[in-house]
Amino acid sequence: MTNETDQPADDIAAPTIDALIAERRKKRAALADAGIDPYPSRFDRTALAGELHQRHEGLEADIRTGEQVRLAGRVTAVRRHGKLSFATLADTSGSMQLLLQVAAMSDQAAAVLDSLDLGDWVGAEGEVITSRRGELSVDTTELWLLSKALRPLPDKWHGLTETDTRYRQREVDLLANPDSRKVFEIRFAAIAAMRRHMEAEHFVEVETPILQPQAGGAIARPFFTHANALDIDLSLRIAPELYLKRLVVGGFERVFEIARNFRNEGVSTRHSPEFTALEAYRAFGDVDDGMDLTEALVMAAAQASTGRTTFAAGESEIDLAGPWPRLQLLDMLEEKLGRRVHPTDPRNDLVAVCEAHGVTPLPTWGPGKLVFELYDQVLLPGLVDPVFVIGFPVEVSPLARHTADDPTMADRFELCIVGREFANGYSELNIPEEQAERFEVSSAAKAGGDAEAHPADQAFVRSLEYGLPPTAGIGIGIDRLIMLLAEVEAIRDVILFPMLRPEAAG
RNA sequence: GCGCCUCUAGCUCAAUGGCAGAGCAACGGACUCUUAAUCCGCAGGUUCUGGGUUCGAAUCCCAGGGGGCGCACCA
Repeated sequence: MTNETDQPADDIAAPTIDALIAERRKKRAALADAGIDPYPSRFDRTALAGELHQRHEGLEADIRTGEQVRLAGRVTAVRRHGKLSFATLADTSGSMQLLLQVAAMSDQAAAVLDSLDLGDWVGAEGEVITSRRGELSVDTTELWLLSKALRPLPDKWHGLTETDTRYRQREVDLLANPDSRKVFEIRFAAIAAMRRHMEAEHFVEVETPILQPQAGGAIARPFFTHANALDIDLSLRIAPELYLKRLVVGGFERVFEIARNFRNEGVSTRHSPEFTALEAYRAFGDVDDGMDLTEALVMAAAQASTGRTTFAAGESEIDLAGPWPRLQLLDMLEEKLGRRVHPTDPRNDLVAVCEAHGVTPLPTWGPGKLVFELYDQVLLPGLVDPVFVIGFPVEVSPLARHTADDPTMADRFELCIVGREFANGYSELNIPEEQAERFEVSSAAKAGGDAEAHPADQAFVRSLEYGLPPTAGIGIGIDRLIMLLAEVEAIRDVILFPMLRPEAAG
């Protein structure tokens, strides 16, 4: 990889990028010729930039601490002043200025400095000092090249703005745009906090199949693939729900999965074909326990990742501080619509209400679906502050337990913030015959051409026949939660490598 | 899928029918306290691709490609 058979520069066909890369190869070769390994196998670091800043906060200008450190990171800026230079070294914790006086450095370090380019990984050794201007620095005596950046970095001031490139070459986005890095730090911290919370609540983290004979647990168009060994077609999971409940049947009373789900549907600012959901199931709980858990998880995520409870979302300022109101859907609809609706109302009446509020009903929609669409299209967009909406029609909740005194409504909640659904949960339906019957109805509808119907899953019904205890289940849309916490508008900004068309060849 | 917008140097952007330019990065030089360092010099182009209109196209038209936004479906 490092053999340096450098052609003369004028040999290189026009495009500038090739010339820039050739220039950097040449520098790498010069170091190698001087006996310096441009790709050392390891480096012993003794300090992090962020930790040094913390430890030496408030130090006066022009101080020598006597502390010797070895730092490693990427060079993000160099300011050369003849025999004195300054460089900025960025590591995982932050950045640190290197003060580089040729007179104080070894010959090898001077050679490395001489060939240094923005983007190079280096290791530096020296004394922690403050510069005359008071900036904490490392008065460098030794400097090692750890890996050469052959390609030039984006503009140091403007960074990388082209969205296409930011998504396709996320690594460049991350190293050039601190804001982008920050978004993902929030993501990682939030997910880690939710894991910790689940562990503290004695949930076990499990993994269920992504490749499934039949995608269930939600209503969505799946991706398909094929297993050669078994010669069968498989779907990619659209939700882990059915498998997780089977684990509760099996005696794992508290399970959760941070599940990548795949839905072969539209791509938009708020929809990605692959997205992450946290699903959790807790035996002996009901929908109220599900809301408690959801609220605790979201708060834990917000606290750990940002330390705040208020977030800007579009034009609104959202305060996540709980407890969040828990309101009945049918009551909220009554207030919004000026009349009470219910899945037992005559279908024509519900159709009329829909049309009066700009909702265009489809012929396949039953009364429950009509009520749900009133929620989704009329009520939900206006729900800005966090609110648990409780009680959804059974017709659109095929896996939820029906309400004790109303067989057409289910003990189900949705968490709504800034007009979007963030979480969903319910008391799980655990009566096998009722589940089988619901599947029968929906799979008949599916066979009749209704794409929005849950397929029957006999293995799941059979598992219910072994006994699913009363169980609370929740699902939280992680990507959307991160969008809220990181205050970004596009789901692609919170997914490291979002799905894109392949780059055109050549 | 439909509509609108967008694509120019490695990066960020100008040039709106008349010589394709600037800043940063690079390259050569000066510089021992800078921090978007400064100064002098030099170089860098398939203007996304293909076709068309025109004396002349980055610019106007057509087709294609990538991306973004909006709508629809969905979470």
